[in-house]
Amino acid sequence: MAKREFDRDDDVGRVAANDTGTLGKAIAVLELVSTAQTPLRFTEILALSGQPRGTLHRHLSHLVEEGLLNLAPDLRYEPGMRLLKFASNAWAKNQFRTVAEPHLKTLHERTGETVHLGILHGQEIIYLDKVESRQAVRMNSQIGNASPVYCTGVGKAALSVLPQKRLDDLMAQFSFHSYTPTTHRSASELMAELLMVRRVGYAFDREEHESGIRCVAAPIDAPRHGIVAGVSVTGPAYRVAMEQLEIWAVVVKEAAHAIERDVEVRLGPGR
Amino acid sequence: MAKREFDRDDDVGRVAANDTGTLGKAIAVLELVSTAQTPLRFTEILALSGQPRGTLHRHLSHLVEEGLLNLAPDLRYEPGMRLLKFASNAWAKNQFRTVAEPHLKTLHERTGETVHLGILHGQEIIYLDKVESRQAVRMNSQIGNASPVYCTGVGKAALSVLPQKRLDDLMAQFSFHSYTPTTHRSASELMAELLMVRRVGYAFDREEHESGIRCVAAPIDAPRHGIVAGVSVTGPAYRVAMEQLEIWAVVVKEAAHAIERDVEVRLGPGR
DNA sequence: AAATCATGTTCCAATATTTGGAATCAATAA
DNA sequence: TTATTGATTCCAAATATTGGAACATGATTT
Repeated sequence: MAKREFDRDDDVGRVAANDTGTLGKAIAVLELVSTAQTPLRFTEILALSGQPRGTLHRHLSHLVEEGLLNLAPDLRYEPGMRLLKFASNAWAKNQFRTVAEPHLKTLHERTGETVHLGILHGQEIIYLDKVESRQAVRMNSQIGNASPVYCTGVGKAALSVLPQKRLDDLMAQFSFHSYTPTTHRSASELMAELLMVRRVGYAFDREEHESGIRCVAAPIDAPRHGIVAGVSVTGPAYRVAMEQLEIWAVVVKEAAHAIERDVEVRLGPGR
Repeated sequence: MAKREFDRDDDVGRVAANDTGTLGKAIAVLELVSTAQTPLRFTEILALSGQPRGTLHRHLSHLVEEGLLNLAPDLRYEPGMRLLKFASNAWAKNQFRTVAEPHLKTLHERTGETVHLGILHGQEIIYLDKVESRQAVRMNSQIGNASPVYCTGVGKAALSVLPQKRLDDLMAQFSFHSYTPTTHRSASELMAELLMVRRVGYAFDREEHESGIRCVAAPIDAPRHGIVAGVSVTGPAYRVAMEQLEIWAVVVKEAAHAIERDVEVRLGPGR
């Protein structure tokens, strides 16, 4: 009926219109290649990206020349070494991580289980650091790893301290993929838990992201530094009962608060 | 005298003419910011980059929007979390690293000291993995770290297997910064050692990069996969005598050869 | 040996983006 | 209120990107 006279893209329903020009397009290609399970040939990337041949070829060439991608002798494109170099810098110099580090160690000593520090980035949690006793599993497996917010302890803890407006905007974008039988399946279900998390100040992950893995997490909120994050203690379900997590919740919250305080002290008053 | 009629940029004396267009310029800004010791303000970056205000501002905005940089509330730019995410992928999926991993563990068991896997990238060695017993130092300190080739064990080992032509091209670019009293100071000095390394098949680092740190390394050459790399065993000078390194040279070489073989077997014949 | 096919690379005029100096805005100090 | 410093926005001119088509290469088939 309404003739839609105002057809220019409004805020409503706008599908992530990339406004980052050439850079954005190149990074999209980089993302595509570096997310792939194995190195990709040109034609494969062509099919996946939907870009025209010429354009795609130039983007790939530029990325290779910059060291962000590597072109192996068998003509397959794979992530470049320079990505590691960038990340190494980012990690080593991250001030928030530096400040949090001793508190993570303390928390690990108190609980004996693996401790994670994760930061909210878009609709994901990116793990900035971890401390674990035995390096049974691969050392750095978690660092830099991105997980959904809605099914991780750190994620839910972080969400719980967001202003309602920002929370609503975020939740509207979630897809609620069911990783396990206990993964939340809807915004209302998640919101119900977040209300609880806000009250008690900590969040559980009841095997919601990975079967057999439980955790308890507390939020770290440093709005003056633009940081929304969380600490957690994680363990295998067979060894760590929910009752144990309830007990640890106290020390996890203490760690989170200590980090919040230290951020204020060591990183200055912020804005 | 000669009127330089052919003035277009020849191969000679060409100063790294970036041919990667907009991407290259943006990444240069990213590099600048992510290499800085602390987060930088707009004006500081302006001075360091030498770019015009408008241009720089747009580059920074795009990088921020892409998550490659973060703009803190105090208007300082710092490395963005997405860099970690990219690297996490690059690291986890790197096939060469996956293949080498078990051999690194074996080598660690045999020597009891820290083992590194580094890959040649431009004129640097980028550390892809490490295995160490006690996580006394920061866990991931080394991974992704870039060090000069001419003063590291892995670096010299890698150089020793390069075709002379490529080696000459590379060496012409070295700056030979003297990190310690034993750092090589010239191409001829380095070349003399490389001749020796070629003969014996392993290289030492006699506290050339960092005082008090020694290592012995062996080259990994997989030309069909475009990989030039090295493994090393590193230890503190007070605990590890040069004689000990001489002894370990044998097992380090064995590890390197085992990795070379496994690359052929597990990664296929290559090109 | 010639033809066919699959894949990767290069070309270049039309088009969209970047460029960068100058104007504007914002916050703080004098 | 008026400087001052720093960040942001503007927009016509300069430049890089775009993408369809032609070309190159190498393997496979006829």
